[in-house]
Amino acid sequence: MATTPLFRRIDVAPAYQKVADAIEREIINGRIKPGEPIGTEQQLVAQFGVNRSTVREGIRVLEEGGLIRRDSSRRLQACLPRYNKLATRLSRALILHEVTFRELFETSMTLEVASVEGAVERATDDNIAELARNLERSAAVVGNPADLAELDAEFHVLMAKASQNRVLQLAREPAAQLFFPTTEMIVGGVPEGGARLVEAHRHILDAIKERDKEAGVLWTRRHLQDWRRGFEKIASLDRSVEHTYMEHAYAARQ
Amino acid sequence: MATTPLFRRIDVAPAYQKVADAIEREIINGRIKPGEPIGTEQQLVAQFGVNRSTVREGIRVLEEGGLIRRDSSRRLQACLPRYNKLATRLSRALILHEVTFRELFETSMTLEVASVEGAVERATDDNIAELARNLERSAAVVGNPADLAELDAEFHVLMAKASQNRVLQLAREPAAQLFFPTTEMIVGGVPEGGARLVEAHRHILDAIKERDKEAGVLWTRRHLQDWRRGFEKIASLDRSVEHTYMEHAYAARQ
DNA sequence: AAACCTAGCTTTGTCGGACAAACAGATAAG
DNA sequence: CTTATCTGTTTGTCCGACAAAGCTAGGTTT
Repeated sequence: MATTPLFRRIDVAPAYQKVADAIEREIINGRIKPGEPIGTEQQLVAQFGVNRSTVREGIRVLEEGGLIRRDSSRRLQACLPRYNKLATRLSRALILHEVTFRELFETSMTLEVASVEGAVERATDDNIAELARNLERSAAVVGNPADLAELDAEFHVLMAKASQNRVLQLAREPAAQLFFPTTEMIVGGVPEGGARLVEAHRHILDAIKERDKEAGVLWTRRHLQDWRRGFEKIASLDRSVEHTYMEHAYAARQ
Repeated sequence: MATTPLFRRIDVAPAYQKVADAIEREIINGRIKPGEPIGTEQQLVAQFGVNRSTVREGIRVLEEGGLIRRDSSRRLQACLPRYNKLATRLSRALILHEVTFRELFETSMTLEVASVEGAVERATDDNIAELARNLERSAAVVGNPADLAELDAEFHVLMAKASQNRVLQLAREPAAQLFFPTTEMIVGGVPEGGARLVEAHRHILDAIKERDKEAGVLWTRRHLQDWRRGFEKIASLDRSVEHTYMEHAYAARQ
């Protein structure tokens, strides 16, 4: 272990990977800033001294990784990886691992409570205004499960944003993407479900305004418990997310 | 909105993207199971009726997304996306977004507490044995900050695993990847830091064994508070993760 | 002079074909 | 039965080509 090696580890990565790595390094260490152009494929060909097909494979890797994107005219530029895209991939991974709604629920409870605590502490006037607008719109569509579910998801995104904690925002996203689509099924299946949802949101928003952490946590827990009770009426918490979605997708299609 | 459209939205995605999507669909809905071969590039060329370069671009997308991989002989096969790879991407995104250690600390506190609660409730004998082995090894290297930091990270991974909640395991990973590398700096910089760390782990493990949630949470909080106190001696919580790492990387290199 | 249009250049997406290196499987040698 | 060799496959890379879409500059219209 302590002997100094005679030879350096030789690099056997394929060329397209090296192209991707080279560009990634420039972005990560800030020499290329988000929004700045990377150059045309032809220029990259010239710089790296490899074929255009090879460069293109490298580009696809970075594009999928979210580090570069093509602007309106398809020119390459560096970009800040959007959480959302990454979160989508994670959600997909969760589905493939056949996680259960119990796992999803438990984790979401933890993360939503943390969100509301952060929001109570640090929400700005803008955050509160956004939440209020969302609440208004929710109240207006209380009888429409599809719209209400969408606004519910947005409410929780706004709450995480109000916590001013980007790590938390990111951490909750994958679970939320799987969790909140079920709201539609539940609100649609439980009478008074919509009204209870809006009422919970209203109490949560009030708590954030009043900087009342206790109340915020209390109503967030109630809100999620409501979800859980509703969910258990239509499915089992211990079935995998994949199967449950599959069944409901079929049911909706018939 | 209610009028039925005359034409279906025409599909203008590039061919390599459609190739990727087509393969992805087969994997997601289970027609190709993890571990099963996708076929050779030549076969895909024949099936999709596009050029090999196009197929290869599509393959790169899926490979980067973690949905397919190449086995030892470079043949394509479907695979379960490894959390770890995705988590690494997320960590990178966090760095680029210049999150602060305060955000990281807050979220980690939430998630580690949730982990220990889950572990206290549901840890199996195997989980406990793994944690015990880790603790033993930690005690043996208490004076070596680098090794101890690595074992500390592993301890927390094992704790999350013991919670039996894969969503939680996934959610904590990106933050943990950024959070725990700092342990080395801290343990190295604070006398008795290593001993306190091992002691905290021991109490946490005891709590898990005794199914004592209060104690588990208490010692987990203390453990992380220790980290925080140590961190504040060497850096500011409100600086970005990127900058702090940069500085310490430079400092270590000199 | 300002707005508009058109032709030409650039860039991307795709294609066909090619070849060396690595590899798997079959076959021959010990 | 093991080891070495041979042979077709497969991947990684390269070359050259072309159509479509976007950009640019110059000329045209109002």
